Amino acid sequence: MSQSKRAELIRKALMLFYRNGFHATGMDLVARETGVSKTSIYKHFRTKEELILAVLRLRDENFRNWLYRRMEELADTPKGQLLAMFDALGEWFREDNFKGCMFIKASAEFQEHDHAINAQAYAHKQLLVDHFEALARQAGLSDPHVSARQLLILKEGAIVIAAMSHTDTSAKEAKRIAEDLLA
Amino acid sequence: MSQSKRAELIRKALMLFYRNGFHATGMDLVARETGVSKTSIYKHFRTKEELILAVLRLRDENFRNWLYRRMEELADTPKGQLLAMFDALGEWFREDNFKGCMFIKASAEFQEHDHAINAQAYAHKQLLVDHFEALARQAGLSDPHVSARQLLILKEGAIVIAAMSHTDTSAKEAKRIAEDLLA
DNA sequence: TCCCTCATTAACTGATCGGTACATATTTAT
DNA sequence: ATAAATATGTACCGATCAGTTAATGAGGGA
Repeated sequence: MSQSKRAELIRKALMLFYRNGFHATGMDLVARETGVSKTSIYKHFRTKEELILAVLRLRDENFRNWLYRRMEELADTPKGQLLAMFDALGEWFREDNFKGCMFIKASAEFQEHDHAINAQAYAHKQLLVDHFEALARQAGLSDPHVSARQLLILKEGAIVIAAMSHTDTSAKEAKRIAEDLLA
Repeated sequence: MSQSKRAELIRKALMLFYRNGFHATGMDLVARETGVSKTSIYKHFRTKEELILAVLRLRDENFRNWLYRRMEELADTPKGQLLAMFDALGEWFREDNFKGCMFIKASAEFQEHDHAINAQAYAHKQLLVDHFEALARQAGLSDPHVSARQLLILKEGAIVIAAMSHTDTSAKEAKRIAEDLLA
């Protein structure tokens, strides 16, 4: 299987898992929708879990690239970028295929304490916190680490409410809190 | 089936679904663990979805009762109670069997736009917001509705992070934000 | 005692689960 | 050109999925 074929398999599997959930998406469906037979899939991923982990790696890359870039496009100061994150989230919430945070959902479906999928989901959040913390430090905030973790709480809360309510208002509400936090 | 038998069935099913997830928990396992045969279960619940909805009703009742009572025990002013919510959440996070918010997980597994389970999960959050809003109004806040929704965002964010990180620090971090909000 | 009713159950349905054995292309090396 | 190696698809594995069928059980009224 070529590198591009493999990448497309992961990309299509991502859409299926994101839309339908992990347990609810069978490997037969993955094979049918990707046009790659199950045997071939299992040649490159020993288990469904390994495929999910590969999907989460792609999602982490795509999502953080998109978010960081959008934050930079919307503002040119560190503090402005942290606030602009909530505008970017609002754009995401308004997308037709918005279905919440893939990592929250992965963690919810595989929450055994030491599960690799749970660990990888949390690793994604830690990378986000690291980015926020760097920006908070550049912005001259007194406690960049705490501020970063607080921004993460606001972000996750806004996403959860947006996914359940099918509205984007939580983005603005969270932004107002962040404005106080960073003032 | 007696009323108490039915209540115990729902109670045991709740634990199974909370621990293992909804799709991952089969009806055979529910029958085995509750000691009630599948046929009897399906006599009282036409589908698995109906059982899940009954479970969520029980969870809504239990969780809100517990949270509201704990908030009242920990503080005697409206504002104090809203802040005490985060102390109560911290207690919850430290429980051995803490596995995140059942409604977030239900919504994540059944997120089709108009799904009854999703709707019921969101209804639970709306009941929480209503309670927060009443307290915010009693506390004399200028915009009780927005404050209530912001507190919900903090609560959900703290829960998601606690579930993924297996720590309780998000409770304190969220509380510090709430203290600014309600100041 | 007999019959009726209703709750309960074991055993089963076809479909799907994650994963595999094996036979058949297709590619690569010589 | 040919043989070895790799990639792929079909057809299947036992287990489990949500849900049902047909038989059994106990309890109550006459």
